[in-house]
Amino acid sequence: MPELPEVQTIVRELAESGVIGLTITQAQLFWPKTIANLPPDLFCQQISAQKIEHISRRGKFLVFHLTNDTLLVHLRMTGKFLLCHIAQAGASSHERVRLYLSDGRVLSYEDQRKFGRWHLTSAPTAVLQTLGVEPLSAEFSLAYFSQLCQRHHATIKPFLLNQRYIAGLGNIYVDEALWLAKIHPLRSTASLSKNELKQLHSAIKEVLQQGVANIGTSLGAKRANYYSVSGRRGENQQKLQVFRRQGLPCQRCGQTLVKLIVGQRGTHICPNCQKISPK
DNA sequence: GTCTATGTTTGCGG
DNA sequence: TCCGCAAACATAGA
Repeated sequence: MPELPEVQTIVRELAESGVIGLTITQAQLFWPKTIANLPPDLFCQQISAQKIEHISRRGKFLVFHLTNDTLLVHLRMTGKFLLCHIAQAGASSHERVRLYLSDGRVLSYEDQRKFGRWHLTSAPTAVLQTLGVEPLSAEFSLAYFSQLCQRHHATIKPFLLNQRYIAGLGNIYVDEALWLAKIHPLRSTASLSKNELKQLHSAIKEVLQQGVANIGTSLGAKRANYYSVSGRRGENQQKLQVFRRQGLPCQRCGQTLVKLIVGQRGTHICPNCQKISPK
C-alpha cells in the first residue's frame, strides 16, 4: 500500500539507518523483471561501486542519488526494504534484490506480488516527468488545485488517483480526504464549488501530513502488508475514518459507513456526509 | 479445492 | 480526454 506517507517514512528511515554515504559493493538479483530498464547482469555491474549520496522521494518513487546514476524504486503493492547485517540475510522467499553495503550490512528488497519496479538510469527525468504536482509542496496551492479540477471533466476519485495530476495519493488517502471534505467519490471535478475545492485541497494535505506524522499506514498483521525499514509498523491505520470501515458508524454523524466500487477500486464513504448531488 | 478480493500502474479499445 | 477492462502476480479469506 505504499502511498506518499509510507514512501516518505521509508526515505526517512533509510536516512536514519545510516546508509547515506555508504557504497554498494555488490548486487544480487533474484527476480530479474524487477529491473525495468536494464538486463540483469548489466544492472548488477553498473550499480556496483556506486555510493549512495542522498535519498529522496518523488510521488510514490523512492529516489536514490548514486555516484553516477539515479536509482528509482516504485514499490507498487508489496515492495519493501529491510536492512540487516550480512550474517542474518537470506531468510525471506520474497527477496527480489540484495544490495551489499560497504559497512557490512545488506539492504534487501522484498516484493511478494513482484509488481515493484527499479530503474537505474542517468536520466531519471524520463521516468519522473509524467508525474504531477507534489501535494505537500508550495506549488500545490488552492488556485493550482482548483484550476486542475476545472480544466478536466473527470470523476473526482479516479482523478485524484491519477499520478499525472497529483503525485502520491493512493486508494486509502483518497477515501480519507473525500470523507474529510464531505465529497462523494463519483462527483465530477468540474462540478465542485469553490468551497468544496477549498475543503478538498485542505483535506488532501491534512490526511497526507497526518499519515507522515503517524509513520504511515500498516493494514493487516501480515508481512505482506506495509512495514517500515526498521520492521516497525505504522500507526495511521488507527486514525482512518472510512477506509475498510464499512458497517461501522461514521465518527462525524453516526450513519453506517458503506463500501462501493468506483473506478474499479474499493471505495468507502459515509452516505450521509458524502452526498452524490452537490449542495 | 474454488472463487473473490487486494493497497498500483500501464495499455488497449470504445 | 475519459472510462472500463485486463494484465502484471501472490496470497488470504470465505
